[in-house]
Amino acid sequence: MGMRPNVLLDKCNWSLLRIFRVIVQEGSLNKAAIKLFLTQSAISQSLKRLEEQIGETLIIRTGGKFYLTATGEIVFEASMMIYSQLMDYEERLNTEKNSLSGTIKLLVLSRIESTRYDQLLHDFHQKYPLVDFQVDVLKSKEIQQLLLQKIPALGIGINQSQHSKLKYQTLINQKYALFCSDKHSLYTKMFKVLNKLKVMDLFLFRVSN
DNA sequence: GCTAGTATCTCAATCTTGTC
DNA sequence: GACAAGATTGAGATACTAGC
Repeated sequence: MGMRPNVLLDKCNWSLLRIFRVIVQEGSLNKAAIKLFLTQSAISQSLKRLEEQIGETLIIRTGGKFYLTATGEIVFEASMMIYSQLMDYEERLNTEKNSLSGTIKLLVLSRIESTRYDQLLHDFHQKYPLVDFQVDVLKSKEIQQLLLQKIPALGIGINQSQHSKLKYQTLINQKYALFCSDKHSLYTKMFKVLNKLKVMDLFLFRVSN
């Protein structure tokens, strides 16, 4: 008396079991073909190959009637368990992929007020909740120097000149204005030509150095 | 790199069954 | 019996793999 070979372990491939699972779930070769984007012929041949490998009929097809044999029930149960296990692994793999963690050093100017900036930080945190930001407030020139030393991953500053080794992207368009007191001769005056201002006594500050 | 074998697919023809 | 829907079969194409 010979032992029954391990047909499921040794001979079956996942592709055939997968097709078989869909056939049973859909209750029709035709519907399975539509679901799997294959032809009816391919489905029929796959089922035939699976039955040949197992050595037994799995599905009784007599016209409109469609039902599983005892062996078919067992194979279907096996295919569902394998499918469930693979789905679990798939989920774990996706979780691993999204579990980026660590700390990003972010160098910024003081008083950045921008909905885009806020949204950027918010979206990043939603996507990578395990990533922390270490935010340091510095001058633009210092930010650029540290970026060139590859210390932070990201810097936000004001740059009048761009360095060839850094990549720049506009984050915010800010407006600057002149302010003067009501005692000043410029108060309420409108200027269209900035050159006129250069000859006057003004308090100036440099924003990027 | 070439060749043979295998697996899997599509296409077209044919068969089977149910419905009118 | 005619027709439609679903299933099967055979031929051929393509992709992959192992052996040389």
